[in-house]
Amino acid sequence: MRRNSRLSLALHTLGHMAGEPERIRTSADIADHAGTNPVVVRRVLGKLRDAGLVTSEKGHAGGWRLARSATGITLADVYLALGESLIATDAEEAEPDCAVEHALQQEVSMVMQDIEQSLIDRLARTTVADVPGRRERAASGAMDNRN
Amino acid sequence: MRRNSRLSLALHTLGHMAGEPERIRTSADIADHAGTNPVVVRRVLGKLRDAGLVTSEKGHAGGWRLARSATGITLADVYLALGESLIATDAEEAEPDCAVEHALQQEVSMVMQDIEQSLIDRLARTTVADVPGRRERAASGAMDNRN
DNA sequence: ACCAATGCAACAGAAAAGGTTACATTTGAG
DNA sequence: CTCAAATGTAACCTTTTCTGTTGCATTGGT
Repeated sequence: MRRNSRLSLALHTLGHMAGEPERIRTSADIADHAGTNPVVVRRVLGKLRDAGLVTSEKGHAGGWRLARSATGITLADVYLALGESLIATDAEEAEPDCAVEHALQQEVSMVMQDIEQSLIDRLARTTVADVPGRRERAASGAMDNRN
Repeated sequence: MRRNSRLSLALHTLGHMAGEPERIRTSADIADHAGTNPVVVRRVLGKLRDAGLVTSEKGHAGGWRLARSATGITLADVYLALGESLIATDAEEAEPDCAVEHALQQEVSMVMQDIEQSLIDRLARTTVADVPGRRERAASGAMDNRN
């Protein structure tokens, strides 16, 4: 697959599911459509399940489906479920000698976390139901972002 | 270094430069403060130079400095200069058999590009001058010089 | 009982990124 | 003029990260 494949795969799959919420899909089916491997699908969807976005059923007629309405799942839910952290840096590693240096690192860190939070806020304004063709925005007056 | 190191390194360095705009810094100095390698610094700052954010001078007393006021450099400038693409996917690779599948891929792609654009818009609201302690926003009026 | 699904661990392979070395080029300083 | 100090780049190694894959235990409907 390509860059940002986890998020892409998740959105792709959830988009499919939003189209036919009743249908139970196996990881093999999904992998087929997404052009990847069933285990990869289970890995990604497993995180979504842990976050309560989808449910999985073992056994013979098992498979995956949405845990709730597509309009109730925002892209922020997906992003956070996958544990993505595109902007924010991890905790410090090397303690800088200089105090000024340390302060600057803190500043950079804070700015990046600030940006990441803005990203999450933006993601929260689009739901899975908005992905497959229908172009309504999520809830409340969260219209238009691009100032 | 750690995750998102290029953006982190760029912000760190520009933050330093914003503090003492007159001072010319060598890649060795910068690498020292950032805990990395001079060549890595030159790689990253080279992209910023190509984008016109910093200038570099060869030769004996050479080094790097801001190309314009720190208030005139937004994080979006930095992000784009580095060629980062955190959200958006690359162009398609495998043409899906099904037309519905193709349409969905397009949809997912469009949504992700939409998100990325929102991210860039957000980044454009913070300048390098906001990084090292001063917490003003870029605000409309802050656009001074572009020499 | 059987078969088809998830769950999970382990490993291989590719790809991306940082780090490092080497060297050509440029340029100010003595 | 010569030398030292800096950038500019290419090449390579190593580490890390991620996907893909195999294998197997477990679960649960038919």
